[in-house]
Parts: sequence; structure tokens; C-alpha cells
Amino acid sequence: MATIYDIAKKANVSPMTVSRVVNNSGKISEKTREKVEKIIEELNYIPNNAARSLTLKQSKILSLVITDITNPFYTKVARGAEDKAKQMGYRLLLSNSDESFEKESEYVDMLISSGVDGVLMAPSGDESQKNLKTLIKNRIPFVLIDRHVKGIDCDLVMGDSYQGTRQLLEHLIGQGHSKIALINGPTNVSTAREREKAYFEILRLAGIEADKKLAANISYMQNDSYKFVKNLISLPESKRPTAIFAANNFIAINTIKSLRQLNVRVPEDIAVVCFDDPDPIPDFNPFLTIAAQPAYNFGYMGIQLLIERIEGNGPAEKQKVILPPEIIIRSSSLKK
Amino acid sequence: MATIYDIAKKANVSPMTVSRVVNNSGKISEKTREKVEKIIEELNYIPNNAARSLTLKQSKILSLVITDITNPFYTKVARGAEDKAKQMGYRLLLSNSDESFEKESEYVDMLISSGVDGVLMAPSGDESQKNLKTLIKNRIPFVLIDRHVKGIDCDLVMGDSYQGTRQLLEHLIGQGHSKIALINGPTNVSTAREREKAYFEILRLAGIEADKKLAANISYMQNDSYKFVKNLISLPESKRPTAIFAANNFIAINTIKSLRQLNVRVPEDIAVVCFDDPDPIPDFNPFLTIAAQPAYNFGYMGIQLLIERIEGNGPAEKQKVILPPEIIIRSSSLKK
DNA sequence: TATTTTTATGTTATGGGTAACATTTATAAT
DNA sequence: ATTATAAATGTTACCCATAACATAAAAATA
Repeated sequence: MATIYDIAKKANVSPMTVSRVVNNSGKISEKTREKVEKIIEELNYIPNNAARSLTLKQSKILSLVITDITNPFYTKVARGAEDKAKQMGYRLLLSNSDESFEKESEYVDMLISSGVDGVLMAPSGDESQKNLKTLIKNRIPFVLIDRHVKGIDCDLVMGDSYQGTRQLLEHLIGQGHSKIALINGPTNVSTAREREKAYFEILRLAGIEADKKLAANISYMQNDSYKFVKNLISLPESKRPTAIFAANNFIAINTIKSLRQLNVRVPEDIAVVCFDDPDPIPDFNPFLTIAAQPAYNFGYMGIQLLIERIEGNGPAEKQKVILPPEIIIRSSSLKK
Repeated sequence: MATIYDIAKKANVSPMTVSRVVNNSGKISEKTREKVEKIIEELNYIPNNAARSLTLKQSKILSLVITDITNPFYTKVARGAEDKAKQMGYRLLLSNSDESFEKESEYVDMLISSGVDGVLMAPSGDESQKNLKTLIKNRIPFVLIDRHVKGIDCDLVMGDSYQGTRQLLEHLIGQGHSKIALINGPTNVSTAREREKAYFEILRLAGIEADKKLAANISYMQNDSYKFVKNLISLPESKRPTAIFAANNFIAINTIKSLRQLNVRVPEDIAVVCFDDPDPIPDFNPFLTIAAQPAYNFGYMGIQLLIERIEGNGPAEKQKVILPPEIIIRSSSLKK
């Protein structure tokens, strides 16, 4: 592969002149520019990014750390991030943390050594603080999406868990439900924490006495709701919930699968609602009532904030972008 | 950021010794190893990949070029690719070509200058030949997934379009269908070509006279089947198809949406089958009858072949891995 | 024409790591 | 004790591009 020296020799100029032609920097006469450009073309020269990164200390590569690209929510985030990154001349490294702090740590080390210019991360939880501090120590800018992390002040793009929870619960309450269970993610994740807080608060405001036994925290990843669902179902009629609020799409799906196994019908016997669409294409299975978050924009705006931070042309203070959810009412919560 | 020289100075050894500790190469006494490792820990040293790439001429970065990360098929491919890449110590750059040759070209240029070690690509179509030749010229190894490209001999991992088509069609025929429409992708994509060929062949073998008017090619991306579906529906009863074979998941979904708009019920009025699951989680919407391809393995094995090629420890001849589909019969093709 | 200013180009050093070779130190063999 | 051998560590040069500084050539001004 041709280097800048090959070009220089053949064009009878110094490597520096070639560099200037390639980067369109400094002053070069039209004559030499043409001469050099011709030879660049001829030898099919493509700049060596590693060498460039080494001197310039920037790679034009960003990293996207999400928990699972298999979840349509993150899939849309990735798509938005990709589109914006490409538009701005950056490339995107993909990492799946699987909601695991350890895996996230491994990736963070890899990223630092890769010399990425910045990181867009959906943190695995509050322990991520450690990883983020590693990024800070290595002066790698980052933006958080979907979740914030205790003790870290940074740019972030997230949804409004309170509003989403409120809309979903008010809808259920409007449908006559008062025994509403919550199947939530782990409380070391900010969204889960906020949804839980909102859940109790909104029930209280609606004059419904929340039963702590109806709320559970399960892992977003293993996401095994069967045991808890079975417990719920076997409660005496007076205690048994008539609706379930699942913290996210995969929990909801899993919950519905558990219900099916237990021969409980949705929505006839029990209503189910959740955050985020489990389907990649909306309106194909118009079944689940959801608080749909603008996932594409999480990614798109996240990358935008990140690049502003990297290039230093944004506001000095950290930006917090809160994108509201849109409630979509479908049959999983409607009495037939 | 700490460099190998910082470590060396503090540990009172040469940078080379540090390098040897880091890479576990050459011989080092247990004593120095421990001493150096302690300081590496202390200073939080992380190797600089750019520098490494520059000398070693390898970046440990691979590129995944797919057409749309939003499609669960590619989502699973990406997941498999990611997992294998991580396991082998590589990172993955993500690119969405949107089935567009031009976009793919842009990405290929970007990739080359990024200095990726290899490319795993689902090509946009036969024109991709040009992009692949660019890769060859720059000596960047690549592996194709899902689709092959005319005139390019390389490692590849793909499904068995013939078998999948056969299984789907035989199932439909077994259900008593003889007027079966085909809504296919564009013929410059190998899978579409092969599915079309298989479609006509299998109908012929089954003694069914195929009606060319029942077959259409639409774009995988815009994927607007409405007009064609409407045409099908308005055919006289004697000609009207009783089943539709859609070439992929998104075409199938779109087709079903079109059918709904036209008040045609699936499967009561018309059966629909296709390749690949449109749902990220199987068994949640057990609706569509599909020929499910092992997408995760496309990615996983693709990366494996790619790394073998890169590291030169695989067989010299190009490998063609054909992964068979699994037919999953669900209600979209079953008479109630 | 001599001098200053501007424009165009070149030289040197550097970024962080490693291969290849050189040297020192420890261990084994005579 | 002496030499041969192996093990541990060090030195030097290079990978490729560019920033910072230096110089030569051309244009503008006195």
C-alpha cells in the first residue's frame, strides 16, 4: 500500500507537501497540487489511519455501547446513531454489554485502546460509574442514553419514565384496574428506579393502595418472570392483579409467554402494558399497549451531543435532553 | 495517558520489556513480570492501538456491512458477529448500506482508510462486485454473508434458498394450494434470484403450471407491495392466488399489512409464508409460517471464516458454508 | 535595484509500539 | 574453573503522517 513517501518521491516533492495536498491545508501552488493529485490517483493512495490517529490523536471512530442489539429498542438507537455518525464523517464501533458491568468494563478497555474519539453508552447500571470514570481519566468524551448513572454529571439523552409510567397507569386505571402489578428491571438501573418510584406515586395519587407484594425486580437480561407471574396468578382473587405493568418490551413479552403457559389470557384475564415496542415494525402486531420512546432519536441526538462535545463547539454545560414517550393503546389492555 | 515508556521508567526496565510483559511474548523473569504488572495496574496503562496498528499493520477492527440493522434477521447476524469478534479479540464497525450500492461504496472507502483488518458483508447486489474489487485491490480480506455476488469467488456463509423455498412451497401445496404468488426481492440479489428459480422449478415438479403474472420483484428496502397485492386480489377467482410466498420477513409483513387494508384475511382468505422471522423473539407472535435461517450463525461463522482468512490459518481454498433453514409452520398458512 | 513581505516548499522531531538484533546475566556442561 | 548454552533484558530503527520550525522562491514595495 502506497504511503505518502512513495507519492513524494514519485512527484519529486517532500512528504509534507503531499500531506498538505491530501488534507487541503497550508498553501500549495496549483501546479504541484495537480501533479501530486495525479500520482495519488495513480498509486491508489489511501491515507493510513493508524499513523494519522497516532499524531492527531483522533480516530474519527465513535463507540456505541448498548446492552443488546437484539432488542428492537436498541436496534433503533443504533440505527439513529449510525445515521448521524455517518453524516458527520464518523464511524461506529458496536458493543453489546448484555447488561453486565464486567462485559461493559472489558469493552471500555478495548475502546480506550482503540482510541475512539467518544462513546455513546447505555450504561448497564449504577456500577457503570467506575467505567465512566475510566473514560474520564482517559479524557474520552461520552454521552449517556436511556439511563443516567448516579454520581456522573454528563450529557445525556433519555426518556421520561415518569410521564410514560403515568400515562400507562392512568390508562389502566381508566380501564377499571386497581390491582396493578409491576414487573420491573433491577433498581441499579435508573429507568427501573424511576419507573418504580412513579408507579408507587401515581397509584397513591389515584387513591390506590399499592401492595408491595405486587412489585418485583427481575434482570433485564435473564428476564425470567415465570416464577413471579405464577405467584401473582395463585394469589386469592381479592389480591390477584388484573393488570401488569412491565418495565420494558422484553419483560412484557416474557410475561405474556409465562401467562400463556399458565393458561391466563391477555387481555381477558389480565391486561399487560409496558415501555417500548417489541416489534421492529409498528402496526404489524397491534397487540401491546406501550409507552413508545423515540429510540431512533436517542441514538441520533446522542451522537450529535457527543460530536459537539468532541469537537468542542457545543455549550460548555452538560446537556440533558429528555424525550417524551408516546402512549399507544392496543388490545393487550383493552376489555373486549 | 500512560505509555509504555512511562511504565518502563517507573519500573526501571526498558520499554521493550514492558512490551513483552503486555504481550506475553519472549522470556521475562517472574520477578520483573510482577514488578511491571504492578506498575501497569498502578498507572492504569492501556496500550495504544494506533501505535500498535502502525507497526503490526493490523488494527483488530473488522467491519460488518449489512443492509439494515433494523431488520431482526440482520440484528441476529450482527449479534453473532459481535460475539465471535469479541471472543477473538476483535472489534466491529457497523455499517448500514440500505440496499444501496452507492451507500455501500461510501462505506467501503471509509473502511479502507480506517484500516480495518477485514470485512463481513451482506452485499447490496451484484453491482457490489465493484466494491469488492476495491477491497481486493487494497488487500482487505472479506467474507460474504447471506448473498453471493456474480463474478466474485470468496468465502461465504449463506442459507439454502432452494431448500427453504421447497419446504415452504411443499407445505403450501400440501395444504391444497395451487395458485401461489411470489413477492420477491430484486433479481440483482442472489437470494432473490435463487428463490425465484426454485419457485418455478418446484411448482413445475409438483405439476403446477406457474403463472408469471403471479410473480413480482419489489425492492427489499422500499418494499411497497400494495399495488401488486391489490392486483392479485382483483384477479378473477379462477386466477386469484390462495397463497403468497414472500421472499423475506419485511416483504411478508408489508404484504400482510396490504392485505389487511384490502380486507383480505390471513390465513382464511389467503395464506402467507416467507423466509426469516420478523420478530426478535420467537414464539411471541406465533403467526407467520417461515423458513427460519440461522442468522446468528451467519454472523458468527462469517467472522470465524474472516478471521481465519486474516490470520492465514484456514484452508487456502475459499470456503462456502451453506446453512439449511428450518421450516416453522404457524397459523399464517394453516386452514382453521 | 535593494529590501520587505508573502507564498511555497522542505527538514526535523515526534507520536507509541515492536521486530530484529545485541548484550548481559544466569545456568548447565566439560 | 572454564566454556558453552540458555535466559533475560536492552538498543536501534522503523511503521506513516503531521506539527512546528526553517528556508527558498516569488511578488510587492521602497
